[in-house]
Amino acid sequence: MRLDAGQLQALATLAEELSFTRAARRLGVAQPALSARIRRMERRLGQQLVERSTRSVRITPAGQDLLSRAGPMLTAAEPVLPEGEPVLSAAGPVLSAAEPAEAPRGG
Amino acid sequence: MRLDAGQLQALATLAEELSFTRAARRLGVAQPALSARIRRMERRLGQQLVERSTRSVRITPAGQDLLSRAGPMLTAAEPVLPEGEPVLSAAGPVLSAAEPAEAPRGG
DNA sequence: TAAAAATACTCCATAGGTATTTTAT
DNA sequence: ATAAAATACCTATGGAGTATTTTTA
Repeated sequence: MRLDAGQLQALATLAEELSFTRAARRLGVAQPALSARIRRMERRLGQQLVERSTRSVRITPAGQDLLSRAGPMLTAAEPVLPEGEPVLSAAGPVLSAAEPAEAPRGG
Repeated sequence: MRLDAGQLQALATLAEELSFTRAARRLGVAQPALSARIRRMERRLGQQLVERSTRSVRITPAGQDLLSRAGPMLTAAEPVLPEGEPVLSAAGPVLSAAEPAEAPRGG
């Protein structure tokens, strides 16, 4: 797909926490999953979004720029989801519409 | 992922065209690809979003409801993408940030 | 019968998990 | 040594393609 709100949300959360471990926990995914997401996003954009060492995480200017453009979208995304659901999370129903039935999920 | 702007865009385009063939053409994907997208979205939501026969396509109330909530998000998504790029399209760079390098894509 | 959606494959990327390794303090 | 990110490996799903079949006006 072209535009993935979940990826932007991942970057936004990482920017808030400045820690892959904490951001992953907050997003409800494992740390390597978040690492991989960010790496894929960087590869697809051909740009580094985050500078990391094992002891520090910093959002690059390109990352900041992307986040500033993405912010309004993430805000607007919220009413599309069930009450209180985060844009990105590992399990649970996807999107929202009246009564979602079973929600199969990736493993 | 949880929320896919591309899927919402697919539904929105289908709602405008009321034809999988035309909507797919407009989105730059093959007709079966669009069909599959919509089907997956319906399966994940556990709700029918579109009533189709080979001769007519109609968006269900659940589909309309979803679209009405998704509209603002799709509008807000536009500044995240390169100038004039649709939210969903088969090829080309993903997201946007300064100078995307090579853009590998699904096949 | 003709046009449109669905189906049936195939291929590759995304995405998540656990276990482990590397790295920097 | 320890804490944090990266890597390696696995599996499942998403998403696109072409070719074909089903459906119905």
